[in-house]
Amino acid sequence: MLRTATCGQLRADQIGQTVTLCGWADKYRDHGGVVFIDLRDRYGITQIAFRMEESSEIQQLSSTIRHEDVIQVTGEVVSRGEDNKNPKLATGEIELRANHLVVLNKSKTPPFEPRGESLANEELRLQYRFIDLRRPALQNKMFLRHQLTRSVRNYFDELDFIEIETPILGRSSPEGARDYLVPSRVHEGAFYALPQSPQLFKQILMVSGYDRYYQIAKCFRDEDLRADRQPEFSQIDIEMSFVEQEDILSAIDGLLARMVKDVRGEKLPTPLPRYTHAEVMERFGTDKPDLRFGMELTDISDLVEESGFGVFKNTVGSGGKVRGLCVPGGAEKYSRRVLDNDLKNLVGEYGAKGLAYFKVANGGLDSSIAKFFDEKEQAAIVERMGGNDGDLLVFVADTYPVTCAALAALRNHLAKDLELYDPKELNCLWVVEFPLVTWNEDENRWDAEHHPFCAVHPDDVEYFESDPSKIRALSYDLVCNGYEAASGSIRIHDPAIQQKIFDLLNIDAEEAEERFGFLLQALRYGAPPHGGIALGLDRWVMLMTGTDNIRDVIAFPKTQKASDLMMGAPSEVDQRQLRDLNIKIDLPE
RNA sequence: GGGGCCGUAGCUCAAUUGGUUAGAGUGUCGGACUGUCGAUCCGAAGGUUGCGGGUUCAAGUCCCGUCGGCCUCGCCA
Repeated sequence: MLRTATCGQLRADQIGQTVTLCGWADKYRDHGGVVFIDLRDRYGITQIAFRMEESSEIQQLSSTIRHEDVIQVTGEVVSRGEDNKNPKLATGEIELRANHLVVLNKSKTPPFEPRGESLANEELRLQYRFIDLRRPALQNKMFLRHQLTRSVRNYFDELDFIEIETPILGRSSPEGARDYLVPSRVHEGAFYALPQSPQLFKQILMVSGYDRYYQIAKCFRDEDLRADRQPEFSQIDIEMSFVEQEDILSAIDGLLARMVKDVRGEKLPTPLPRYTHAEVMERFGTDKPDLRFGMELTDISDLVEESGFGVFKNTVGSGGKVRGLCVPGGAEKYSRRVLDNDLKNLVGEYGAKGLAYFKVANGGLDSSIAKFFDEKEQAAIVERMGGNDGDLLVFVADTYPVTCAALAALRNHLAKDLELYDPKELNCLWVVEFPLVTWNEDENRWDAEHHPFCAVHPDDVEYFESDPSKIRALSYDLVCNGYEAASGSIRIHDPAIQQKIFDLLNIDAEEAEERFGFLLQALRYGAPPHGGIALGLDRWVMLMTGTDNIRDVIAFPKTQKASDLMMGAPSEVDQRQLRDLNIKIDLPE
């Protein structure tokens, strides 16, 4: 070993010992006769003192050290004394008095330094990711990610699960997300697809008798990115046989409690609360509500359907809804300018044509449109909304789905702006009883809400003919702080029900065989009842570290346009490689 | 595919209504200094204002296009 200790470990107990440290020069302070270097590794920072009176040769060499040089230093651990100790450092009571210095690797002047308050812009940090990853903040996140996966593996190991790897090179399926394709050299003109998830493999593993499976699986989806979405991401993937929904939910309750205990040292109360899909849509307007704060959606359609305000009246008259939020103390906080521009534009992104608002004053409404409502109507609205003087009432009048989407986004925006929650809190819940299918207006057909192998609520089989939108699925999402943090379902193991689903989704037998034949085949050879779930690992690390940027929790992430700025991927390739694959590039004009 | 924000020294930023030689801090280089920990002091170098075009007597600033980064709608069974 080139070192006998790390830069984070020395304390007053080690005073008098001779140790050797290796690390990066974080900072240097050259006083002429004495040079101080803060030496950094991932364990911490230790101050090294190079003193002329010890050795003028070493003192001179030390004065050439610059930011990010990698050095090896040997010396005696000495007390800094009361006057010179540094309470900001864990090692601040001591320093290393160097008598030996080796420059292991001189660094070019770095384009930015992995310290300091103001970060370089993200583009540069991604290009020099190897420097950015030296930042303690990022190193802490990488370590937490490691702790999290270790906790997951320990938990499942103790419950007799086995981890099984599934292929990366698979078969393309046209439904779902866009596939990443890999051309085959051996099979001319044919392509593999990278997995969007190990979904079909894990069901087949159940058929094969591996009744408790898990995997930390890489998944790939060629769709546009978001702050919480990368083209390549990780799932904690789970499948179990001979289970019902209840068993999956309680197994995951246990996993989360274990994760939170191992990683944060906190107790997560379980079982987690459960809400139906219909309930969260009504109360929060979204299937992934953030329950760290209240400010629920309230429907006032019945109060305003006869009002003098045409927008409200006509919307309700044509089957729409008028729903709103009561923003505590919002009357002062939000000016007309902000309401008429910023917030109106925000709801506009979700299809809302406008944003109506009132300030609550003296038990009534104060607004340019208040005159359209008589005293009784005003009092009823204030009472229904739970408004007090000084509150702001905001309303969207539109179709039910638009009021949901617009108000859910507005609710999140306002809560963040008003700091209605503690950003460190973890608030988790289950959302159950999702609809099995949703009507696709554009394609004029029913689409699976989860996937075509999702089991049906036994009470709802009768709706297949009468009203498929009423069929509830045995599917469930885990929601945490407004993120979809896990999603799963009980699967169909009954060929008759499976056929009903295919019929409903308009997938004929030939097409089904073509697309999922291998799974259907497997299900005919003794498939146990089974179900599972997958947790978004990256999102869990985000939640646990309190970041809202997924790139912070992935060592080598991609940009919004799916590029790797460090290695320069994707890139063009040799003509010879293309010839091997029989590929001709034909770019549009 | 649509909408929005951003791009000025190695880095973080400034630059009045479009107006003279584009500034500051930090880093870098040189010098001084034996107890600093955001060291200090003296000096120096460092710019295709992302790129291309246009308007104008005059463009970092206005307009169009383009490249890149970020956020977002659609998309993500």
